[in-house]
Amino acid sequence: MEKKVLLKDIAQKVGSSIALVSYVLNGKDGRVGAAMAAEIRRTAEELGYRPNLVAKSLQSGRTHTLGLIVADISNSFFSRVARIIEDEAKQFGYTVIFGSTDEDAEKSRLLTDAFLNRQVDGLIIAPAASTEEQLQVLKKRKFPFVLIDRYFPSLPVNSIRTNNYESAYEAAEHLAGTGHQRIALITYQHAGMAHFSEREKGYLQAVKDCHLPEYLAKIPYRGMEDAMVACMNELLVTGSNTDALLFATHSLAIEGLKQINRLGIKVPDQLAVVSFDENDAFDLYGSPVSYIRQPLALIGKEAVRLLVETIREPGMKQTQIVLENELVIRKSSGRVVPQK
Amino acid sequence: MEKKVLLKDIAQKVGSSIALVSYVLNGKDGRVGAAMAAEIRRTAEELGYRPNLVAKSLQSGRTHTLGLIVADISNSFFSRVARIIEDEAKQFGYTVIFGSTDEDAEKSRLLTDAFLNRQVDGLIIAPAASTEEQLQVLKKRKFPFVLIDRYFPSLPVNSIRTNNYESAYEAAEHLAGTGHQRIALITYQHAGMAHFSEREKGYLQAVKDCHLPEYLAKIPYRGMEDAMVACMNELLVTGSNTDALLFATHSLAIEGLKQINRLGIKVPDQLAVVSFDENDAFDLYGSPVSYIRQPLALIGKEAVRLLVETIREPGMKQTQIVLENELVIRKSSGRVVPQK
DNA sequence: CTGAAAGCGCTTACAG
DNA sequence: CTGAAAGCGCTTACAG
Repeated sequence: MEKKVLLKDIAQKVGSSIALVSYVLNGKDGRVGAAMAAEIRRTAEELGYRPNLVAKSLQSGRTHTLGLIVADISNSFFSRVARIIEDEAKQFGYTVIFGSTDEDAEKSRLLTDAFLNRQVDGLIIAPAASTEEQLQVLKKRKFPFVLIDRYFPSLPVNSIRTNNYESAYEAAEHLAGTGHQRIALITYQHAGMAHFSEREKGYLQAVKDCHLPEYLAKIPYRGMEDAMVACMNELLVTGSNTDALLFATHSLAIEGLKQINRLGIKVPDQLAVVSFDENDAFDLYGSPVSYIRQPLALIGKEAVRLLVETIREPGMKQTQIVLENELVIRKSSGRVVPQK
Repeated sequence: MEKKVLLKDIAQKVGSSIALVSYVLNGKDGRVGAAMAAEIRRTAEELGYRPNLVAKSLQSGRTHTLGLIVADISNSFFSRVARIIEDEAKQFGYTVIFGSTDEDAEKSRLLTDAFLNRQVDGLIIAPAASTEEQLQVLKKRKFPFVLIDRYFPSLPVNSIRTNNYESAYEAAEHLAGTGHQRIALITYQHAGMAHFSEREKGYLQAVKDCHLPEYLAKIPYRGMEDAMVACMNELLVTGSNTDALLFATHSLAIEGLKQINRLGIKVPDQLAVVSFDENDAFDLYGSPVSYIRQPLALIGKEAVRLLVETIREPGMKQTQIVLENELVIRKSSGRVVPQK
């Protein structure tokens, strides 16, 4: 590495004090003649001066860095949101560091600690199960953070979520409306994660209102693929004989569709399918998959906006924002398909 | 925010110096009695001490942060690599900050500058076109970095790449071997980006060796969707009447397959398809898509390993690592399908 | 064995 | 209008 250029070097070269150079380079002129200011700027440019943001941060107590904690950055839902967050953060002068929890509370704790030690100015978190107390600690310390995707009903904090209950209800009702009698919900063993339990409740209420039986399959996060094999087998071949599946999230749907293909079951003729989240695979599937579109761009933008507000105004009261999903109906939900 | 706990607070409470507390908390005992050491540790724990990594960084000149610069973090290729890099970096005690260039050289420059100002210890870069001089500057300053995915033949620097030429050759040859006569390559207008030009050369040599005509379609990165409509129309309907397509990257393939579906063309009966990169959409497509699998895990791991080595040993000579891709043959490449 | 002091690269209130 | 000095929270060579 080449030797770094410091304020000192500029000051020496132009024959002024370090303080003056700092003022000029930070645009706080008025303290100095225009000629000197120009000379300082020119010299900084010439030497290729690079402000050391670490030193600035130590001084100011601000790092202009946001921490993003998600289940898995390689999951398309999170990587898309991450991209929005990156762009929006940049607008406000922030850089983003990220980490994946794999839905593990201990990893979440370690990540949060690491990010706090690094003095991030705030956190955007898609909290894993059993991390409520970690969030409680952050809240008590008045550390700025915003939840996305997931949330805890008992913990009123800044959060951006979507109308999961209504969307699941609407999707299940739609499947009933297209003539299906045995509609199953495939979800994760969610240990009370609110976004999933809301989807579950919405589904349950819908089938109840339609006077249809419930079929609820809960798949573990770890070992999901194997569990899905057994699940599809039971729902479609050996047991329940369901005629429609609602997937609570795209990763389950993708794995489920692979099994459906393997079993040679035709969508939508033998089986209707609807899933939460959008995905390229849904578009390219033989019968394009009907899905519940979450407003990713809005989620990311609102999360950053709310976080930055909270950083600037620490006393601010907590805000919960609920965004609307949209049911996009395509071929996979079967009969009665509207023109689209 | 609660008031922060400092070394000073611990020193005061146990009645020692700040220096001593620092030594103990950094495991440099031997300077102090076991009793005092234990007392210091206990007090740190009790007060919830959090080392300020910004102060440590200013002191040490190391931030233990790596910058990851890619075209777009929401692109599944990059988000998957990002996940590997995250995990591998954590093994070495590093955190990752990321940024997307959108294949724009100016954005790339701004990102690089921002990351350097933040004093990242090193960079992992999938360089955009026309960023060769930026890399040249980094190299001259002896700043540690590693290229992934893309590279510049004229710029010998640390890089992890794959055998693009051979893979493209193999894929085109495979399409010829399954009886196709009019094989097109769909690639981006790559402005000389080596990974794409190698794929192009491999394809060209293969069709030449097989005595088949060339069909080369180059799509712009911006406005790709519209260009793809025109491209598929020309290749499949109005003009060339090609019977096999090789896509140079997954984003092109996904968009191309959407158009193929729209045109009602049957894969593989009317058209064979092979693409670079793996993707859920390829698995769920009516005829699972043959693809060239790049070793993502190895790419990420080797990139971090090489970068960390370079950080530790700045004088080290540049290393170029070439990894092997694998052609995964499935239904979309047509006839003569091996059992799999 | 332990503490006082200098220093990492900046910013900014304070004197002149 | 300008500079010397203190300080951000740590680490570590130096004295005792």
